[in-house]
Amino acid sequence: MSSPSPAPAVASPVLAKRRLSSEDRRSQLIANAIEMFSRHGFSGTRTRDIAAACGVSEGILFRHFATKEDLYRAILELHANEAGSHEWMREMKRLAAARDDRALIHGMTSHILKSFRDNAAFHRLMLYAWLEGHALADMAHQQFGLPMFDFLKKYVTLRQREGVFRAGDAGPLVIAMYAPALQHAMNKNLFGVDLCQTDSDLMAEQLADLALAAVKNGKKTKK
Amino acid sequence: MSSPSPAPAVASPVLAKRRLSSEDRRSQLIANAIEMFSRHGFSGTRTRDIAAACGVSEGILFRHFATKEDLYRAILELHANEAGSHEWMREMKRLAAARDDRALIHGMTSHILKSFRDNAAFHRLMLYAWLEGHALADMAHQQFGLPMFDFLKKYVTLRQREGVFRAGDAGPLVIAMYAPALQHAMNKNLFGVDLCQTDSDLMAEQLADLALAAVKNGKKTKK
DNA sequence: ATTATCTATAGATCTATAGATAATGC
DNA sequence: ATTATCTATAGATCTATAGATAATGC
Repeated sequence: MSSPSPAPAVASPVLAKRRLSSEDRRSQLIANAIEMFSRHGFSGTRTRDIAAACGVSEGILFRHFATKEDLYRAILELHANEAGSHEWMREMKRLAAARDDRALIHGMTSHILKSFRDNAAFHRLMLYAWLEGHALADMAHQQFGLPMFDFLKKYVTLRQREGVFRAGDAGPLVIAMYAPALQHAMNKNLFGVDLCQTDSDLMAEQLADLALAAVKNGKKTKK
Repeated sequence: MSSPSPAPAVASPVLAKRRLSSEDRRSQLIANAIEMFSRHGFSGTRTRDIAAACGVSEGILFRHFATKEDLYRAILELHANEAGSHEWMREMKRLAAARDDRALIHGMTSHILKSFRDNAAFHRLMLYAWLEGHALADMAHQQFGLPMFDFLKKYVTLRQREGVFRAGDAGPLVIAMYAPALQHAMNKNLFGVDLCQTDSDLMAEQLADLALAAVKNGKKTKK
C-alpha cells in the first residue's frame, strides 16, 4: 500500500501518471527545456514540445512560467549562479601564486573538458544564446569569461617578465592556453565530432602539455 | 536620359524602386537571407523580414524559392562550392611535401583568419546550421572538415616519425595547430569579442608561432 | 508580350489564457 | 479546501499561394 514516493525524474516513462508537486514539476520543466533549447535554440523550440516531454499540457508550463522567455531566463540564471566557477577560480589563483604553470594549465584543461562532458546540453544552449544575442549570454560572459581572461592575461604578463613564458602580446598566449581544450570539448560534446581515438584522460594530459609547450620559453621544459 | 544601370546591390537604399532582373533579385534575396539567417538562425528568421530587407513583398521571395528551406539550401550549396578551398588545399599539400612546417602553419592560420574576416556572416550561419543539425552542415563537414583534419593528421604523423614534431597521439597535435586561430576568429568575427588589442597581421603571426612551438619538438626552433 | 511585382488571404502553427475537472493533503 | 491538471480556444504570427497590376524588352 505504501508505495515509495515516485521518482519526479525527467525521464519518468509511462505509468508515472501521478501529480507532481509544484516544485518538482517546475524542475522537470526546466530540465526538459534545457534539453529542448539546447537542441533547437530558443525560437526553434515549441512550448508544446517542452510540455509534452514532461507529459503535461501547455497550460501547466504557463502556470509555472508566465512566458517562454521567462522559462529561458530561469535556466540561464539557474546555471549562471550554481556554476561553481568561483571555487575553481580560487584554485587557479592559488596555483598562480605558486607559479605552478603545469598544474594551472592542466587544471584548466581538465576543468573545461569536465564541464563540457557533464553539462553538454547547457553549454550547447549557451552557445545558442550567444549566437541569438540573448542578454543573459552577455551577462555570463561579463561574469565569467572576462574575469577569467583577465586573470590569465595578468598571469601570462607576469611569467613573461620572469622570463618563463615566451615573449609577445599576452592575448595570443592566453588563447593558445585554453583554445585547444575548448575546441576539442566543443567538437566532441556540442557537435558530436571526435576525430581522435585518444582516451579521455590521456587527451586532457596531451592537450595541456601542448598548451604548456606553446607558451613556455624555448628552454628545456623537461617534465 | 540614358541612366546608368542601377546597382542591384544588397544595400540599395531608397529611390531604387526599379525592377530587378530575376537573376539580380535572386542574388539580392540570397545576400540578405545570409545576413538574416546568420543573425537569427533558420527558425528565428522570418521570410517576411528577408523580403522586407530587399524592399519587396514575400510573394517575390516564394517566386524564387519554393520554400524557406529551399532558400536556405541555396545559400549553403552556393558557398560550399565556391568556397575556393580546393586550391588552398593544394597549396597546403605543396608546403607539406616541402616539409615547410612554418609556412604550412602560418598559411593555415592566415587562411582561417581571413576566411572569418571576409565571410563572417556565412560562418555564423554555418555555426547555426551545425547546431540546428542541418544536413548540409554535415555535408560541408564531410567535404572540407574531415579531409582537412585527415591531411593534417597524416602530416603530423609523418613529422613525428621524422623526429621533428613532438611525440604523442596525432589528434591533439592537430587540434593544437588550428584551435588557437579558429578560436580567435570565432571570438572576434562571430561573437564580436576581441580581448587582444593586437593588430590583425601581428595576431596571425603570433598565433601561428605559438601553434608551431606547441607541436615542434623541444629542440632549438630558432627562427 | 513577357514577367517582375503587389495585394489579399488561406491555412498552419504557436504562444498564452480562461474555465472546468480531478487528484491531493488536511 | 487546495491546487495540479486538462480541454478548448483566442489571438498573433508565419509560410505559402492565387490572382490582379504594372514595368520592362521587343
